[in-house]
Amino acid sequence: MRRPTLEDVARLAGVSRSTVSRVINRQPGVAPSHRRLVQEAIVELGYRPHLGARALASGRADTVDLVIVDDDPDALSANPHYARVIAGAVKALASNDIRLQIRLVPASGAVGAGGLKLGALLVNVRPELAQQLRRGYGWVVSMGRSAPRVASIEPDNADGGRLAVDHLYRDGRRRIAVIGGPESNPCAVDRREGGLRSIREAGLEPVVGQGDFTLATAERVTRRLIDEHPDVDAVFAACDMTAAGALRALTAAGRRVPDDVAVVGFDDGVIAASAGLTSVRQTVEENAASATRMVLARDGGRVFVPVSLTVRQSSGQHGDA
Amino acid sequence: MRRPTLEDVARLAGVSRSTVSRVINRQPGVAPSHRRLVQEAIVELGYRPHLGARALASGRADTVDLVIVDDDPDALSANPHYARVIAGAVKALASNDIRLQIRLVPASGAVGAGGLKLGALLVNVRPELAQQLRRGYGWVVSMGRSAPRVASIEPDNADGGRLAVDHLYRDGRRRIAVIGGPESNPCAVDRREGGLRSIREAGLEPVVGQGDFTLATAERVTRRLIDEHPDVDAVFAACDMTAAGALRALTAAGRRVPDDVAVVGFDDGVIAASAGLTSVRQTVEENAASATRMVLARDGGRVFVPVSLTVRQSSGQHGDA
DNA sequence: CTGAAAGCGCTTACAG
DNA sequence: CTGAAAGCGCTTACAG
Repeated sequence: MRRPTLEDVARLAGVSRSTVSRVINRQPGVAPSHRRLVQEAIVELGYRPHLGARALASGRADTVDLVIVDDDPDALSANPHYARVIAGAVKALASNDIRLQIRLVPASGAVGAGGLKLGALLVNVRPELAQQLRRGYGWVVSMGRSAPRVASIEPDNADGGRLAVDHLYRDGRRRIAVIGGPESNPCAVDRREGGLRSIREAGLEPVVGQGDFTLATAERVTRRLIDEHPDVDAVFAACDMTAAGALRALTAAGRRVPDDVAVVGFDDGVIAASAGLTSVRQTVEENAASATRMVLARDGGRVFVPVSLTVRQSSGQHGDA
Repeated sequence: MRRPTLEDVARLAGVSRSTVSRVINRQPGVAPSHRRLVQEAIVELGYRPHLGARALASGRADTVDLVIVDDDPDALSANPHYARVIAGAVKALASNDIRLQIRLVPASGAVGAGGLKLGALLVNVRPELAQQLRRGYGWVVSMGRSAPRVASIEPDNADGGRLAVDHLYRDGRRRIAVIGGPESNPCAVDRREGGLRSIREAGLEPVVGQGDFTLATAERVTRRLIDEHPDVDAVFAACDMTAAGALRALTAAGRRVPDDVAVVGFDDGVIAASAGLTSVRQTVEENAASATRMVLARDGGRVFVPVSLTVRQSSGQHGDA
């Protein structure tokens, strides 16, 4: 019942361990007859290489870290964005015999590599820490803008802001409120600025609120905004969770969505889908998969990914559901 | 710049590798003076053990698998339930130098252990496959009911159904619709049956719809239900996603929630929170953490976890937000 | 094209 | 309490 080893395969096939190793690793220079013998032995024994041993012997790492900086210990389940990153990374790694190690660390916490790593994916990591991790890991790719010399892949957040506002404008909205995210988050800032620029270019005066990506704050801010500016007829929120909070505040205040006020979020994740929320779509899963491949290939540079708009019931003509 | 090894520590501390190993693994029988020397050397070099090498040498595995059976390749991001399981497992493993390997496999796919594993957490795994994996992995714990001899941890789904219906009944609802989940999912069946029993015990006649945990189906089924039974004044859905679909169908049909129709979901995850949905709360993160610890401790048995009710705007007195 | 041998970074009886 | 030695399952020059 012992797990078969490469040695067992070699014995059964009647060749040396070196030869088996070459076949497994698809290296050239093995006689076809031997190659076949080895393959048959592998199947017969149900052999699967021991990844840890391989990593140890080759000196090559077998793990990519996913470093997520968040102070909420439940962030992994509370924030659907992280699940999308995990999904993309898992998909990119699935066929590669490479493992993903998820590390959720608080903003104040230290991050040690702890084991030989191929590199790391960074989410929500501030520039200084990103620089530091780049040294520690050898190679990192940041999801979203980061430090100058750190590779990154990021959605075109500013353009997303523009898409959202243009959509609202074409829908006839003329008093558009923008609820931003944390000031420390470059993505959030770009989204807000992109939206604000479009509003001003249309000759309108924006209403601005400061959010923090949480539902509770979004509700509170929205309540205040429509209180101070009862003529607001549209809200562009920096993320879906913020948009969901706005939605709740609006309906609680008796405003009909989208008749009285239209709402557009950002992410187009599971929250937008379930709430019928128009949202700027960013391809988080695909971006995470790309970032993972960049780590494996040790690709650098800064990749920009276009975004699009998914229109649902929270905006547009009434009843176009 | 080479990563320091145990050998480096031994040399710096002036002791043998054995002694260093004993200190690292907190084994007794090391002279305090030596222990201190080793600890200082560890700090000075910034030494961290190579987990793969340790696993190889000790014969002990360093990985727990999370096997999720789902045909949707995007399930990890589309279904918030999985994120909660991952969150709980990651949390339980964080301090243990043990890694989590996520394996998303289609219902038809094969699952090979592939490496030395401590065991596996099973999600959505049918009894036959669970039995088989139990052998392959040595130890598995299923999230949700499974085969007779497979350890499991499951929320009290039937009681959740009862809680939901009793809440609706106390709220004055007398025409309660139940939308179930996939017939193949024991959790979904238990929830539905728990709800139906309560409805019948109250002397009411239930309205029943068949869902499949997806938004689109929930919308379609709800549309049909209120069409055929216009007097429906409450919906109990087998999961939050289903409840979200019901919510959309109801408002699209001009019903006010909760004034005309109350809605209760199941899970109390991020969708319920963002949609203001009353929902039966199951502690998925905690359950997953417990299941993970059961794998590590090789605990068996079937653990039942109580559920509770989180009341939000989709039920109860109008305007109690 | 092939295999014997050394070695990756650890742990663990074993002898002292 | 301590260390020398064997070994975990692999890979990789190296010599043939």
